[in-house]
Amino acid sequence: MVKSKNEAEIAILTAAKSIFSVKGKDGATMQEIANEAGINKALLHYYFRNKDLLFEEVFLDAVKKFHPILKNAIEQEVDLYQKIHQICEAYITMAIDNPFVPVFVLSEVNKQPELFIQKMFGGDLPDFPKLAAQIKREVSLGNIKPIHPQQLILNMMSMCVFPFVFKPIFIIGMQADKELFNQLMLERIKAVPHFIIDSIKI
Amino acid sequence: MVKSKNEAEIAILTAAKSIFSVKGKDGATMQEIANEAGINKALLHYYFRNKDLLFEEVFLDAVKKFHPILKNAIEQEVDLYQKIHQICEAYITMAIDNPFVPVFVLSEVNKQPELFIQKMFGGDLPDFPKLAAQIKREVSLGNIKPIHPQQLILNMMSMCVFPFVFKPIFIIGMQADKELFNQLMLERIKAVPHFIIDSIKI
DNA sequence: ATTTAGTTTAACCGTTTGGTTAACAAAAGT
DNA sequence: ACTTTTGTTAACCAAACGGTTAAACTAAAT
Repeated sequence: MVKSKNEAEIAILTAAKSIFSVKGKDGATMQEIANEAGINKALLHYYFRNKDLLFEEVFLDAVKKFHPILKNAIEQEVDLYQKIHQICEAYITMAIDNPFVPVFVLSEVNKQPELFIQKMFGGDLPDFPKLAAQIKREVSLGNIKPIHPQQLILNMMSMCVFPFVFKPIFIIGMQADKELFNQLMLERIKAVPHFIIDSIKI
Repeated sequence: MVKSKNEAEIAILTAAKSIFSVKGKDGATMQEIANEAGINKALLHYYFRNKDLLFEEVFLDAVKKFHPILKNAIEQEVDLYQKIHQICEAYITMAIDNPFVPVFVLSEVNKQPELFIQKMFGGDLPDFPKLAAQIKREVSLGNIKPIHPQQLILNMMSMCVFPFVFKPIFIIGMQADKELFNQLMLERIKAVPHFIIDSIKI
C-alpha cells in the first residue's frame, strides 16, 4: 500500500495528535501511534527521528497557531472592556477549535514548567504585566470597581480555559452530553466577558 | 535498616504522591518512587501489589478526604449567596492544602473519564443539578440577574480550581513568585465569591 | 535499461520497566 | 526455645518499549 507524497506524514501527525492528547507524552507509545496511522513503526522514526521530536512537532504545531492571536489580543491598545471581549473570544474560540490543546498544555507544563514554557513561547509570552497595568489604571481612575489586577486576569483565564479540561466531569456530573457542552462553549464567547464586566462595572 | 511499623508504607505513599503528582501515572516509575522513599523496589510490591493499585491508593487517599466536604457544600440547603461562599471556600481551601490534586485529577480524568470518575466518586457525585435548579429558581424569582445555571456553575468551578493548574504559566508570565501566588490564592477564598456575587446581584 | 533517491517494511537489538523469587532478618506468638 | 508471621533486600525475569538495520519496493532521472 503505497501512499502518495506526504500522506504518511500527515497520517502520523494526525494519529500522534489524537493519541498524545488523551494519553499524554508518556502514556502514548510509538507502536500505538503507528497503528493508528496505519503505517509501520519504523516509519515514525524515518519522518520524526524519535518520540521527543514527534511530540514537539505535534505540540508546537498545535500551539504556535494561536499564540500570535492571544498575544495580539492581550497587547492591543484598546479600551479595557473591548480587550476583555477580545481575549475571551480568542481563548474560547481557540479551545473550541482545538479542544485537546488545553488539557495537553496543562498536563505537560506541570512536569517541566520552565523548559515547556520556553518551547511554547520562546521567550515571547503575552505581556500580562501590561494588561495588569491597564486594569490598575482603570481602577485608580474609578472606571471599574477595585480589584487586584492579577485576580481579574486569573478569573478571566480560568473561565475561558478551565471548562475544556473539566469537560468529562462536567458532562457526567451535569448529566449533559457533548452537544450541550459545545453549545455552552459557544455561548461563553459572549457570556464570559459579560459576566466579568457585570462584576467590575460601577 | 529496619524501620518501625508502618514507617515504610508512609514513606512510600509520600514519595508516590510527590512523584505521581508531577510526572503523572505513566511518567513515574516504580524504581523512582522506591528511591525517593528510601526503600527497595520490591517493597513497593509487597505493600501495594502493583503500580495501578499504588496509584489508586495515592489518588483516593487524596481525593476522598475532601469529597464529602465538597458534596456537603454543594448540597446544603442554604441561601444561594451563602452557598457560593461555602463552595468556593471548600474548593480553594482544598486546593491550597493539596495543590497537586487538581493537576493530578484533571490530567488523569481526561484519559479514562468514566472509569476515573467512577473510582473518584463511586456514583456519589455532588448534586450539581440540584444546585442548577436553585440558581434557576433565584433567576425566575428575579433575585439575581438572568444567567444560565450551568454557565454560573462553570464560572465558579473554573475560578476556584483553574489557578492551581495554571500556576507555572502564571508565575512565569506574571513574573511572580510562589509566595505571591499563595497569597493570591488565600485572597481568592473571599475574592472569588465576591466577584461572582457582584456579577449576578441585581 | 539502469541508476538513483525516496519510501516502506519485517526483523532485530539494547534498555527500561513492572513484577517475581528466594533468601534473610526481626518480631510476635506459642 | 522454637515456630510463624511480617518486613526487607538483592538478584532475576519477561514483556514492552524506543530505536536501528538492512533489505525491498516505487518512481522518477539518466
